[in-house]
Amino acid sequence: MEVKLSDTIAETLEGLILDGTFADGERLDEVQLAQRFAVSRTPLREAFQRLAQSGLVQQIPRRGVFVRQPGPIELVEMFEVMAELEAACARLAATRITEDALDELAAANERCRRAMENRDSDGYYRENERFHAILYRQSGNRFLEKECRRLQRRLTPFRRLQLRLRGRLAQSMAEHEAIVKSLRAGDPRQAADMVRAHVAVQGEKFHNLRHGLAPSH
Amino acid sequence: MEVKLSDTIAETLEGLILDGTFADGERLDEVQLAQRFAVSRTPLREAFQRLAQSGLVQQIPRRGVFVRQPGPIELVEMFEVMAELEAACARLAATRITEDALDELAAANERCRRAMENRDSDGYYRENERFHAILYRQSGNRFLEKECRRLQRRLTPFRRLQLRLRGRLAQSMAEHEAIVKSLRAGDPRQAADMVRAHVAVQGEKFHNLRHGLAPSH
DNA sequence: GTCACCGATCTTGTATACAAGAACCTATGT
DNA sequence: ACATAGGTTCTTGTATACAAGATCGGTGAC
Repeated sequence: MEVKLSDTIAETLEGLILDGTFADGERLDEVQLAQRFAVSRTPLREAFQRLAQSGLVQQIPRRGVFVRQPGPIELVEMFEVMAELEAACARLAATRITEDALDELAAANERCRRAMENRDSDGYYRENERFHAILYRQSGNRFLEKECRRLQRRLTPFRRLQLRLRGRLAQSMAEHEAIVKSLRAGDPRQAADMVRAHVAVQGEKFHNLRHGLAPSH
Repeated sequence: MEVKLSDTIAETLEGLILDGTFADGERLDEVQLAQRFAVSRTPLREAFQRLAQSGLVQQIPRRGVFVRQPGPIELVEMFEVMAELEAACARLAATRITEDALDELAAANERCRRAMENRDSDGYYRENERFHAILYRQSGNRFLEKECRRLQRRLTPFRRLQLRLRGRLAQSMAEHEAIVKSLRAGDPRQAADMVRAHVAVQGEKFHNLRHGLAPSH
C-alpha cells in the first residue's frame, strides 16, 4: 500500500485501463469513482493528472477525462521506440557489461527455456522480463533504464498478448542467446541490431494479430 | 494563457526550475507560492504533481516537494539518451523522409549559417531547434517525435549553455550538412551514426564545461 | 552538559463547500 | 415539425476547512 491515496488510486485505475476494463473514449466520472473508492474527488483528480501525463487518459478542460487506448498506429510506433531504446541499451551495454551480468543473462535465458518446456507461459513472461531488465541496467545509464521501464510498463498488456503466438517463445529464446553472444563479443553494432530486431518483431506480430492476419501455425 | 490555473502555474514553475531560480534541494512551500500566485493550494499541488512526474521535483510524502536539479552524471545520461533517440529518428527518417523535408532541412541549416555570420546566437539556436524538429517529424513516428520533444525541452537550458563555446557553431553546422547528405543518400546507418555523434558531442562538451576543463580556444 | 521525551506548531493530505462553464431539456416561435 | 433560445441541472475547477503526521523547541532526567 502506498502512502498517498492518490497513488493507490492512480495505480488501480492504470490497471483497469491497461487491462481494458475501461473502453477507449469512455469518460471517467469523478463522483462515481470517488464513491467506488470511498474517497473524495481530490485524490481522484490527482490520480487523473498522473494518468493524463502517462497518456492513458486525455483531459479535456471543463469536459472531463476520457480513456485513450492507443490505436494500432500508435502501438506500432510505441513498439518501434521500444525497439530503439532497447537497441541503445544493447549498444551501450556491449562495451560496459560485466562478466557477472553476462552470466545472469544466460541464467535468465536458461530459466526461460525451462519455463517453455513446462508450458509455463507466465513463468516465461516473468523471466523474459528479467532478461530485459538486466539489459537495461547494463547499459550503464540509469536514465535510459528508467525510460525503458516506463515504456515497457505501458506496453505490458500488448506484449503479453503476442507471446501467446505459437512458436514465438522458442524463437524469442534463440534471439536472446544470439544477443548474449553479441554482448559477450563486445560488438555494439551487432548487439544493437539484434535487440532492435528482437523487440521490433513483437510490434510487427502484434500488428498482424490486430489485423487478423494469422501467424504461421 | 492556458485553460487551467494549474497548467499555467506548472509551466511557470518549470521555467523557474529550469533557469535555476530554484536551487537544487530547495523546498517549494505550498502556502508561500500560493500567495505569490494568488491562488489556493489546490492548483499548486496539481502543478507539483506534474513537475514530479517530469522529474523536476521530488515529492516526499508528508514532507513536501524539493527541486531536483540533475547532477553531472544524470545530465550526461540524459544527453546520451537524447543522442540515441535522435539517432533513431535519423535511422527511420533515412528511408521515410520526403524530398521537400530534405529541402527544408537544408534551408534551416542555411538560416543557421546566416545567423552564425551575424553572430546571432539566439537566431542560431532557434534555427537549430527547427532543424532538429524537422528530423523528429520525418522519423514518421509521432510517438518518437513526442518523446524527443519532451527530452529536448528538459535539456534546453544546458544545450543553450554549451552553444556558447567558440567554434561549436561552425562545427555543428558542418555536422548538419553531413547529416542531410546521409539522409539524402538514404543511408540509415550512417545517418544514425552522424546524428548520434552530433548530439553526443553536446553532452561531452557540457561535461567538460562543468568540470572546468576549458574547451579549445 | 547531553540526550531523550513530550508537547506545540507547522505542513501536508483529504474532505467539503462554492463558483463557473457545459450539457441537456423544454418551450416557444416560425 | 423543427430549430433555437432560455433556463435548469450537472460537472468540473478552485477555495476553504479539517485531520493527521512531521518538525522543532523546551524541559527534565541521567
